[in-house]
Amino acid sequence: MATREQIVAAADRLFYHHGYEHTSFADIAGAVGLSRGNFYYHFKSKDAILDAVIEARLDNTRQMLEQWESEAPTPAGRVMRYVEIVLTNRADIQDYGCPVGTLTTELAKLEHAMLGQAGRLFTLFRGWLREQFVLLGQAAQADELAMHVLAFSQGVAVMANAFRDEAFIRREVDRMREWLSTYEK
Amino acid sequence: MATREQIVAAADRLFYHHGYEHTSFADIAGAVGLSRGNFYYHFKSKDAILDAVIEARLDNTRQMLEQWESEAPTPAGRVMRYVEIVLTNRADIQDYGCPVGTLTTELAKLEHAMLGQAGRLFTLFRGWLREQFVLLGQAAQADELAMHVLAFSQGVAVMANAFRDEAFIRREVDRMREWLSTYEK
DNA sequence: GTCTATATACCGATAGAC
DNA sequence: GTCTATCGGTATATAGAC
Repeated sequence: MATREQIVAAADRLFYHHGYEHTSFADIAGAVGLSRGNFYYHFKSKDAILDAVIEARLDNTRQMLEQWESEAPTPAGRVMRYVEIVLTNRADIQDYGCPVGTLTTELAKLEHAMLGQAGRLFTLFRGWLREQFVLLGQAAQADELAMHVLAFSQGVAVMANAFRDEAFIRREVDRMREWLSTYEK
Repeated sequence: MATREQIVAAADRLFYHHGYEHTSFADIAGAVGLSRGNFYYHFKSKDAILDAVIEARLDNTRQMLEQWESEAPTPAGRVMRYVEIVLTNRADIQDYGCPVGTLTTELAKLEHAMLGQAGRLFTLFRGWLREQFVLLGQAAQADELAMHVLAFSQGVAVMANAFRDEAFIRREVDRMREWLSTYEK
């Protein structure tokens, strides 16, 4: 793998696990096995790395959504794929929360210029979920339902991180499955 | 107001607005009008200030819960008081998220020793909500319902912070009001 | 493309005068 | 109880050898 890609992958993981501000160039360099100095050949600032990390996450998310569309035949099944992320990624979420939600929360507090870029991650999921609800015949309220599903995932992620309670996550997913079944064709 | 209390009040606000790690001693000292050096007469470390901030938040929360109990006659009305925080504190939540959720999220990523202390804030709300559901005759699942209400507030807070959409908040509060009415005696 | 060495600034924390 | 001065550490970022 190219050095630049290794840097982005390491920064992605460290930003998620320890936060953007708390992660230093030395941390990323150490994870990749590079010296600090050589860093600026690949990225001219810490903001530039964050930008690359967000773009990489957008690409990975687009791929994941495409995969869900090919794997889950019905719109309701696709929405459930999203809902079940909190179980699929349970271990990471309990330790570090939602990668999208926690990044957005942190950048908002830092009044960081890249906050808008990070918001595109939420918007990507929002638009995809909205499409699924349109396909479910809920065009009039598709965006509102998409926002509700997003809020669900964020609420569960924050609580799972705070209390590390797997049974809670399973109950909330079951609750969402039941709620979603009322919209199923 | 005593200098110590001024420090705690300033640190409380700055930790909420800009995060714990991003807030420096110089920031707090500047807000209070003190020199950095004099700081250590009142608090021997930054952790000690965080501890005092958490204790102050616990005290304020207990007072708020007592007030809700005196103002709202029914358990369902009290739970709705909690649910409606996202509207009552809408402006702050859109700018900075939930003070409890965002602090817990940040301390988890920092692997900070005070994470357990911050968790007491969530536990305080959780126990109080559980009591209300017991009074509603839902003793068997009171804790699960309490956790659901907490997850609601955290989900709405993260989304409100990310999208700054007041209509979304109002819709979600209405949704919770309807859900809660099914448990009302 | 990778390295060492370094510049500059800020961090939490301390010492000591008043 | 408040101040100034300062320590040691680390941060982002740069310069220049190889």
